[in-house]
Amino acid sequence: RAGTEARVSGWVHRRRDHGGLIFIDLRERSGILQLVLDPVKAPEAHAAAHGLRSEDVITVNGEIARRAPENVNPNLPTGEIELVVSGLEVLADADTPPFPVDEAGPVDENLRLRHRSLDLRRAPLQDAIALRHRVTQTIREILDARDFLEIETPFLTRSTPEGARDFLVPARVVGGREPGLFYALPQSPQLFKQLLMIGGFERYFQIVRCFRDEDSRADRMTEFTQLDIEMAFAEEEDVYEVTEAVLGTVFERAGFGVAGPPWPRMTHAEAMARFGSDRPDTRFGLELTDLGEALTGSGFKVFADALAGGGVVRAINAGRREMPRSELDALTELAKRHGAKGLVWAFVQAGENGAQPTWRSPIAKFLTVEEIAAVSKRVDATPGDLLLIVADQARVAAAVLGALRLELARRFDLVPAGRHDLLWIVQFPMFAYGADEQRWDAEHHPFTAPATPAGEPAAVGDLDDPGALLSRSYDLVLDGTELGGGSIRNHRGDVQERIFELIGIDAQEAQARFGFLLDALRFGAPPHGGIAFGMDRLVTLLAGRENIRESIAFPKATSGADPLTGAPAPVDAKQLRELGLRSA
RNA sequence: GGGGGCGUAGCUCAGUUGGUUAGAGCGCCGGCCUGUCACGCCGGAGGUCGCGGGUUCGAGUCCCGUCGCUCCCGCCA
Repeated sequence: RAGTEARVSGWVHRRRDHGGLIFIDLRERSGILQLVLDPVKAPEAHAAAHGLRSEDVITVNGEIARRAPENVNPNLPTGEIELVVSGLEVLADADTPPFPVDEAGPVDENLRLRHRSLDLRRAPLQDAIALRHRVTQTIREILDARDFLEIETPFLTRSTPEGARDFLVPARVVGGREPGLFYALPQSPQLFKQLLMIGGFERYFQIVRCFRDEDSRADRMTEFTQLDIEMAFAEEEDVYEVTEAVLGTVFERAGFGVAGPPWPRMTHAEAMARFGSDRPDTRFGLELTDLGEALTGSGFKVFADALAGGGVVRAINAGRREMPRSELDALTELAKRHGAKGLVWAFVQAGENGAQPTWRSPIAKFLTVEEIAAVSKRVDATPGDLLLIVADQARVAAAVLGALRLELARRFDLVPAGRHDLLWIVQFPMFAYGADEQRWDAEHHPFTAPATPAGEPAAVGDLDDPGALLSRSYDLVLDGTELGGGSIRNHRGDVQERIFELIGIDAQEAQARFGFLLDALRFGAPPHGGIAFGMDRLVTLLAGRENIRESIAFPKATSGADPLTGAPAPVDAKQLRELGLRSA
């Protein structure tokens, strides 16, 4: 449009006042345009521009001019043109911003939340929010083309079986009901989408807010958005196929460098054994090795006791690492934080004259030459390698070594730049025997369908051996982060009753909490299954950000800085009275 | 509930072994400047070193307490 007249409006991003010429970088959502004000050509506009400050809102008209070749700015998408201003109107003055809007540097989050409208103007959030929109549009497009219906479900509802604490909303005294009744905000639309399947909608999705009253982290919030999908007459392969179609397109359009579908699959057992995690980061090695075989009958008490007690001894070969004692101590601390009683380290040394390798390690003197040789062989050790060994219950050893593995990757920068790995984790255990409560508990939610070790749908009789059962559930893992997960649901009432019994929900409680679903299962429930994804986490990853709050327009503050977007506030006495409550 | 880190100018941070009047960059205010684009040059303002107590001749610095922020464990997929 060079050579044409235009009118543009926006915020003053930067002003470069030469006394004569004044340059303004005008910013609005689509980008930045340079305005030129000439004191001779447009004296009034020039005078007004002299008084402009950052974030003032203006509208200008003038001619779009092609810049002379020596004035082109190759770093700006609009760098070949500028607007020669003939008229300028100030629409709003701005106070000096409390933090820079025109650059992306770090600023205290509470300050940003307090002045959220300013923070939203900054490029990183503008980009992330726009990206988020494009992701949701892509999801809707792909699912619509596959005949899915987007259906809303209630927020003021009853407790859903996801295992986190519910957010509670006191119900006002109405219709003669006694005070002290509460709604729970949904932790997921799980039960409702199952009802939709039984209700004949067959293919449903929703981009839906969920609520879990647990402490937030960098990658999780109390209030978050899920992409929730459910399909009737579906088995695992159907869910994988739809997921790969939707997310494959999302990744492709976002220019995210991950291989297209189909994505590889790994069993839960393999993930735990090799990576010590059910959401393994497979972008680097340092895999776990089981040492049980090499240490059978060991005279070292720590190892012997662990193995005798049904536990394991596992190791990571961290490769050739120089590591001072202080850093080894730090790793030991990390191990203890994850539940280990201690961490064994050993530096492998070449044996003299081709003899067996030896270890420089506090425990070397407790092991036989044969044991050291056997362990070294199992972890494929060469001289200079650092071995990290944990002896504990399998669950703890996995957690500890899994965490150590990630720490070593951080410390030694082991993740190849730009690499992304996406994989399915499948065949989770159906039940785990509780560590604190001595009973079986569902690993996924209790409406997940169990499968026999052979992979067949489990019948009632199979639940007599809960520890052997697999669940028909699956997670999608990207770079060590769980993007989402789901399951094929159990649709048999008799199996469901047995599951409740196993996990300590008696018939009365089951009826009270999930009666409407149990009833529905009696009236012709189709096999069905689905999956849910954390949208916030997905967008955060696509945007290349670390913290989930960097991709949300109005994140929950982690503290009380901002009454609008974050902290809870007291209600007044009248409201409390109507709720039948008193202030604590 | 527990552990680590942090708190110094509007913002981001430095501040050595406890030692004179607490610094830098950016921003802000004033002046100069007709091709800049992180404009440049000159000048200036701006501080309860989170708060309280203690040790000391002397505390931003050391100790105790407290408040706030943040990351992590627990918890939660």
